[in-house]
Amino acid sequence: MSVRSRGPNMYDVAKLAQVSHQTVSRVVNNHPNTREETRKRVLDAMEQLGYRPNQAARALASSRSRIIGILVSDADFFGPAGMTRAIESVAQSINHFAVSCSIDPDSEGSVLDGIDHLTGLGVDGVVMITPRTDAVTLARAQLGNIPIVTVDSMYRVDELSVSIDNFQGGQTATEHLIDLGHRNILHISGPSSWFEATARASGYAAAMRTHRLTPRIIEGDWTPEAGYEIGVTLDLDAYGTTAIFAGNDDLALGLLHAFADRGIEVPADVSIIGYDDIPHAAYWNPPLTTMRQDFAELGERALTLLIDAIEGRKMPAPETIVPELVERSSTAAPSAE
Amino acid sequence: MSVRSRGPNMYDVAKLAQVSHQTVSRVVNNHPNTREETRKRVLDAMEQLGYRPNQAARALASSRSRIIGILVSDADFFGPAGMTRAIESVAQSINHFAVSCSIDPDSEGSVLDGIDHLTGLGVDGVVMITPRTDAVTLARAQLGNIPIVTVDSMYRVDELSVSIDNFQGGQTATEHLIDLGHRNILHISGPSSWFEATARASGYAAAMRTHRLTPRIIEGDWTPEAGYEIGVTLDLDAYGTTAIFAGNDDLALGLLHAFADRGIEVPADVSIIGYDDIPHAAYWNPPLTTMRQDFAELGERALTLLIDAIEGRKMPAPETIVPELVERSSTAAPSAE
DNA sequence: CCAGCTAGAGTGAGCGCTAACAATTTCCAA
DNA sequence: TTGGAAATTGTTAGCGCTCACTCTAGCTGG
Repeated sequence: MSVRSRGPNMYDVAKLAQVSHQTVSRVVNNHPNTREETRKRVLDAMEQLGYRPNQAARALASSRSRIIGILVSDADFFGPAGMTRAIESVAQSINHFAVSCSIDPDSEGSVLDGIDHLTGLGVDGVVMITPRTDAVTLARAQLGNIPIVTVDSMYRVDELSVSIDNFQGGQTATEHLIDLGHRNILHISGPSSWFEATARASGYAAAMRTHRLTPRIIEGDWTPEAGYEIGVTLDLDAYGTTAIFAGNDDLALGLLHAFADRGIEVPADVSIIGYDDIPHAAYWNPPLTTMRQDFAELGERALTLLIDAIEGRKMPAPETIVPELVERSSTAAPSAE
Repeated sequence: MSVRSRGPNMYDVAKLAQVSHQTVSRVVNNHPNTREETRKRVLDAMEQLGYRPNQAARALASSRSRIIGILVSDADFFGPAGMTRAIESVAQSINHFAVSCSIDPDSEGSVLDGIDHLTGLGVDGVVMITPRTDAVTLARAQLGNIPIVTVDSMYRVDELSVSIDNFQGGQTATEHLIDLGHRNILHISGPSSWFEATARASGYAAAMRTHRLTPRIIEGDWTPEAGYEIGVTLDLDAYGTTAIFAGNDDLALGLLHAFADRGIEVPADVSIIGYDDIPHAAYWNPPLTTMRQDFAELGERALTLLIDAIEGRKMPAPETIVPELVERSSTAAPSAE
């Protein structure tokens, strides 16, 4: 008989502490106006009984589940995965619960399923980690007045959005190369359907123009495959290219691989800088110079924003998060020709 | 005023369908003994009203939350991350919810916090993805009669465990090398505190002995750093080593890097096989031969087992999952000396 | 023709909590 | 003193659902 023995409830605690259940509720929820002595008595009783408030009852009575949903696409990628875990961890620390749900933003059905799943649970709010605006629009329509915070979009059409400043990141990466003395710098971007890709590319272009240099961009996708393909066929001499800014580390990896095949040396023949600082990047050959982003911070801000929205507060939108240059040996001054 | 307008409830549906709320409940839960016609009427009413059952009320009344917790350590690693997402996805497909929670199995406090978090939510069951037995023991003690399924442990101390056959995987990897003609094969294992590491090592040793070869093992940890350190100092000539079986792809990456530094060519001078088939492995230099594991299948089986346990069924423990060899160019026949 | 079934549907009592309000106590100024 | 505001605690009524019942009608067989 696995009768899940129901644990002690509020009334048990109340009886032991000689107060009403409501007082117990007040203590549990940190309401003001409880005498310190009573409070202590209740706390002791809770401890003694090993009382755990029942979330279901709480949710039912208050229509607040304390559960927030995370809709994440491309959960295999470094960025989304990192953000997801950051949010989960922050949620735990503020006594909320996170349920994450992978979606394919290209499939409307998949997005709807995910939203259905989350609303079925009764989430209080949703964090969306996806580059696709249409998925966000769809979600917003479906979710009614359940607040959404989007993450990592540069298009702040609404205040509820937290982003990493990919423009700035692209600029910093490019300037690093320029500072080293490079003039002919190529950018291999992610797919232009991604916010991040276009933002980084714009940052790159801006930095180039500031220094009166001509930006040149090849669009790839985020995969090492794409980097490899491009790297294999790329004619560095055509524009005297001495440095490449890859839209992410995976692209950079593909390039590295292709150049190794072709006997092109990095950084002697060409410098490469990536973006993301995925865990392996330090162990490639050569170790990759790249841009690091603080996902923990991102998660924290996203959740703060969301909770504020849920509770009806409206905080000023926090600033964007600026990525940081991690210098390794895949970039160097161009060799004198 | 963002008064979360409560949606329609069972009574609304009941009224519209001209039945009692209990009949609606029966339809929602697929209970038998409802006339087809009534059933349809209720379904229509639900559709018309856009009725969504309230999980909190359900959980409160039935003391079943339909939420399962995932306690996962080393969530940054490829394996655990893959399993976690597989479980989340399966949970969604069977109308359950998954809440994952990262823990540090070395810290008792962290494990307790995680368990606290999950029990606080009222999870019906827990999947633990961690190599540490003591963490599992701790969890089992804390969780009382909430069922736990452990994943990826070879120590099936209880029936509720699903595992990838790391022993078999180690054996297959080693045999691939032997088949290619290697005789002096070194194994660089993961930390011996991990089930997976020792299981793979045992598989390796068994394969070696079967072929009357002498196993030699160096213990590392799972990181590229460790692989690099070992690779830098390793004296291949000492035992005439022509092939290395790395405990995972990260170790293999470190080795690759170290050998590149030393001018040792792979696979010409030494063959290397990894384990995991992380997404990048195909794009390293050279592309890594490695062992792939089916996490989706693993997640599915783990959840099936857990649900059975929750519902008091006892199914026969499903077989282990056998990893599959992915052959790329980091392994080749030994060059004739 | 009626006892005895059974499929199908209904009734009422909670599950454990919060929210609104009511009641009581405390404390201080008039 | 004493009135009354402020602080503290208690009371009551659900939240939306499931569970354990009861009730009804139709159908069987003796």
